[in-house]
Amino acid sequence: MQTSSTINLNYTINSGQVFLWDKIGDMWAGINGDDLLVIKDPFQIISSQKKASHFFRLDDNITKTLSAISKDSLVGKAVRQFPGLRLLRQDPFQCYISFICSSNSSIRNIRNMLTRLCVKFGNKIEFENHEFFTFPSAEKLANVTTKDLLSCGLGFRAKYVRDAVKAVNSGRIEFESIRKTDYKTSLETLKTVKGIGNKIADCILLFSLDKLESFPIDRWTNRILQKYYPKIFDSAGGKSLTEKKYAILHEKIVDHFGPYAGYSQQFLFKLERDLNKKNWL
DNA sequence: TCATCACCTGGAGA
DNA sequence: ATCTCCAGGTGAT
Repeated sequence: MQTSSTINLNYTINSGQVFLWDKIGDMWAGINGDDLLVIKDPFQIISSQKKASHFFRLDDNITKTLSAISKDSLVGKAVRQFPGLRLLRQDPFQCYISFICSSNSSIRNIRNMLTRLCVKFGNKIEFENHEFFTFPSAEKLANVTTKDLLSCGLGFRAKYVRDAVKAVNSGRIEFESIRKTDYKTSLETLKTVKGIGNKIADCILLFSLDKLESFPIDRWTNRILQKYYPKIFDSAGGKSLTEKKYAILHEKIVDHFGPYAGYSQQFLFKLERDLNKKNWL
């Protein structure tokens, strides 16, 4: 078990898993579903909905996890370089919509799209003279038009988001059942939604539905595998990641990194993006 | 099954 | 300023 004081928020927020966080003076503020989380130094959590410990995964046995993933020497190096970097457990609906919006876009753009969604359809919360907007619920988005979504800058993702909202409201996608089921079934279930392929499904599973064996393979993580582990992940990784290659790669990944491969991925992603001086939020 | 290609948009770099 | 290029992919052909 752990206490929140071991978490490094700067690393954790700036590791590509969340988009709606801001540093305001000496505090961090972020949107998680209908909840506004404000973190003041030294790690005092203010949650409008009292769900913070859940969000920060304080129930994980982090010592055991970090020790396990550090058996890989590069991951071990990243764990030492970014002490306090953690996975978060996000609101599933927000995570689902966020990563559908991430398709072929940049972190900055994703953040802009989601912010506009919140301003347009979320609830306003005022906190210490600052104005925040929560992430709209599936019910709230039930009747939005593609046009509404286009006005938020979603582009070709607008139709995907609209369908994704319908899938939730109709009960075809039920996050809490997905959370309980096994990895492969949960992956296939999410992929029935248009706009969700392997990579985005893995992001949703890892960042909000407790599937720690998820290891989203995108242009960065694929590059990492080819660059640092050419012998282990060689043949499977070619230029375009087909369905089959993705599945084979994932098998090899779990084989090599272990059952907490998702944690490994978070450290490796942070390491390589920082190395290439890529911007975060 | 696989390789190509188009796709909205806005930020970053030339 | 103006332009081109590209960004944490995915679906259709």
